[in-house]
Amino acid sequence: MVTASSGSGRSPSVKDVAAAAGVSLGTVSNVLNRPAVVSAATRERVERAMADLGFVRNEFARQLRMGTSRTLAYVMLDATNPFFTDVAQGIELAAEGADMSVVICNSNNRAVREQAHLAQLMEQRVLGILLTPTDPQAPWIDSVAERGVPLVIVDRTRDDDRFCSVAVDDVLGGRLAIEHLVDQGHTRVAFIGGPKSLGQVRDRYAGAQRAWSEAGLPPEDLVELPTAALTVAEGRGAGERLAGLSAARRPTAAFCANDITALGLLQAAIGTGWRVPGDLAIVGYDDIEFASAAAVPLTSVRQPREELGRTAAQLLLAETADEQHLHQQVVFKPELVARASSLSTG
Amino acid sequence: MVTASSGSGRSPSVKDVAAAAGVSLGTVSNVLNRPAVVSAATRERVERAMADLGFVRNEFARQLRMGTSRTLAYVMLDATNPFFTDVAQGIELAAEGADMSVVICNSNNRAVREQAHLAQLMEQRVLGILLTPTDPQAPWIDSVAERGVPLVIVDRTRDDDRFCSVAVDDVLGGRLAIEHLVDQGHTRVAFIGGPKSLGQVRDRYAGAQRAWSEAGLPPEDLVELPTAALTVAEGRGAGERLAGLSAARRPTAAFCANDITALGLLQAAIGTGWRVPGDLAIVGYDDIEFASAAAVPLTSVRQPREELGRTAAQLLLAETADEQHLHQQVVFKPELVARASSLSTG
DNA sequence: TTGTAGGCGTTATCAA
DNA sequence: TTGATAACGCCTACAA
Repeated sequence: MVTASSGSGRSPSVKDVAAAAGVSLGTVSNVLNRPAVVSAATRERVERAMADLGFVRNEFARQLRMGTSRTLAYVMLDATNPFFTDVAQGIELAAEGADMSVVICNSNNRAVREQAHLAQLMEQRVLGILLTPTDPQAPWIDSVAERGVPLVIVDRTRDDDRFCSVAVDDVLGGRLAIEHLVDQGHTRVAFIGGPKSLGQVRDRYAGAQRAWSEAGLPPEDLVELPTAALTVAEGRGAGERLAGLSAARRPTAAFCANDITALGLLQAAIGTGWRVPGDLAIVGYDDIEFASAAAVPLTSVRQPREELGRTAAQLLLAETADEQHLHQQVVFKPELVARASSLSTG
Repeated sequence: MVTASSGSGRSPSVKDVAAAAGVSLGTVSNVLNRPAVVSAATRERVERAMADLGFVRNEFARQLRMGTSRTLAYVMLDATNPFFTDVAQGIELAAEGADMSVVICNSNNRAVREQAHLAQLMEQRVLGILLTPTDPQAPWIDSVAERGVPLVIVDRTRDDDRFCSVAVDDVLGGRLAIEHLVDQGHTRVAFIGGPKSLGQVRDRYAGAQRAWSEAGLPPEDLVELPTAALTVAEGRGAGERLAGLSAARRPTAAFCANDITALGLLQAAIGTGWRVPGDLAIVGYDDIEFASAAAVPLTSVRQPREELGRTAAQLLLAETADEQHLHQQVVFKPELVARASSLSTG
C-alpha cells in the first residue's frame, strides 16, 4: 500500500519497475503503451510493481523521445477579466474534446510577460499557441510563426493575414446598440467611452455613428462623452457630467462602451434620483454576468465568448494537423440582449 | 534574417548549431549556460548560427538531463470566479519573484478533472502544486504527497495536518458582519445563504449566530432564510420572501453569505421600492469588484485574496526548499468594508 | 578555451 | 510474447 518511493532520492523509472517485476524494460513500456501485446499474467505483475513503487511516467523523457506534445497554450491578456476567462473556458472545452491539454498563461497586459511566456512555450514545444496580444502587430509574434509553431490570435485582428484570428465585430455591436435605442424612440443619445486608443472603443463608436446617420438623425445629437478609461468611476463621472446639462440638452439615453462603465453610470443615475429607463435609458456592452444583476437589469451587447475560444482552438488544431493550412479570419456577430434599463415600459 | 528552420522537418538542435558554427556541441552548450567561459569570437559565431537557424532550446531534453523543473502549478476550482483569479494573481507574483513559472489548471469544480490535472502535473515533474480541491479529504490528494510532490491546499482546510494550507476565517467574517449590523442598531436581522453543505456558508452562519448571542439578542430574531445556491436569482427570491413578511416581522437588515446573493437581494429591494439601507440594510461577503459598483455600494466582508495566493506560494516554495519542512495552517482574518448599503445616514 | 563521451527516462525497432 | 538496443536533445565532467 505504502509506496517505496517516499524518501528515496529520485522517483522510480521504467528500469526500476522492470527490475521489480522481473521483466525487461521494453515489456514495461509495452504495458504502458500497448497493453494488448503483453500477456495478462506479466501485465498484472508489472502493474503491481508500478503501484508498489509509485511509478509516474516522466513526461519530459516521453516527449523528448516522441518529439511532439499534446499541449496547447493560451496566453491570455488579463486573467481577472471575465471575458477572457470565458474565452479560456471555450478553449479548454474544445481541447478536451480533441484529447489535448491546455496550459494557461497570463500576460497581465504586459508585453514583456507576453514575450517571456511565448519564449517559454516554444521551449516547451507546445503544439500551438492561442494568443490575445498586448499589441497584435508586435514583431515577436511573427517570430513564433517563423519557428514553425502555429499561432491563432484571439479577440484581436492584424492587418496582414499571416495568422488565423477570431474576433467579434465591434462595429456591428455599436450599430446594434444605437439601432435599439432609436427603435425605442430616442433622438438624443450619449456615447460614453474611451480612450480612443482602444480599437474596441473606436469600432463601437464608429458603428454607433453609422447607425445614427442611417437613421437620418443629425450627427450633433449623438453626443460623445469621452472617458479616460472603461471603469466604474469614469462611468459615474460621465453621469455627473450628464446631470450638469440642462434638461433640454440632456440625452435621454446613453450607450456605454462597456458594462463596467454602464454600471457606474447607472449608479450615478440612481443616486441623482433619475428613473432608469424613464429619465435615462442605458445600454452597455459585453453582457458580463453582473449586467443582469444590476439594480435595473442592464441591456447589453453580448459577444459569443465561449464560442470565440472554441473556434480559436479548432482553428489551431486544424493548423497543427494540416501543413498546407490556409489562414482565416473569423469574425463573430454580437447580439443585443434587451433588458429593463432600455425598455420603455408601455 | 529569415530562418532556415521554417519548412525543415524538425527544429534545429545544439548539434545543428554546432555544425553551422563550426564548433563542437559542448561549446554551444557553454554559450547557452556559461557564456563567460567561451571566447567572444566563438560566442558571437555560435550566437549568429543560433539566430540563423532559429534555434530554440528543447526544454524537455533540458529538464530530463537536469532532473528538476522550475515550474509550480495551481489547480484552481473555478476560473470564472474572480476570487480565484485574484488568488492566482497572488501566486503568480510570488512565483515570479522567486524566478519560477506557474501553470494554471482549472478543475471546473469537477473531481475527475482535478484528478486528471494532478496526474498530468506529476508526470510533468512540477516542483510543487497549489490546489483548491473539490473535496479537501479526497484520497488522491494524499497520493500526490506520497509521490513526494509538495502540495499546498488553498482556501480550504483539512482535518489532519499532512499539508500546508491557507484559508480565511469565515467564522470571524460572519461575526464581523453581524457585529457591524448590531452596531448600526439592528435588532432583527436575516441571514441569507445556502446550501449548508458548503463549509463557507456553515462557518459564516456560525460566526453570525455567535456574535448575535454575544450581543445578548434573542436567537429567533436572527432569521435564517436558506437558499439553494449562492446566486443572484436566489438572492432575489429571498428578497421576495422578505417582502411577504408583515412589517412587524420583517428584519431591518440582511447578511448574505456572498455578494452575488446580496446583489440579487438589492435588486429585489429596489424593485419593491424599499430604500437601502433605510428600509433594509444589506451586508454581503467577498467584496467582489462589483460590490462597490452596485446601485447602492455594498458593504461586504473582504478576504485578502492576493495575499492568500502569495502566502500559499511562499509556503510551497519553502516546502520544496526544505526537506524537513513542518506543515502549517495559515488562517487569514477577513475585514469588513462598510459602504452605503448598511450605513444609516445621519 | 574547446572537444569528447556518457547518461537522464522513454519509446520503437528488431531479433529471439 | 518478450528482451536487447538505439536514439531523442541536452548538460556536465573530464580530457586535450
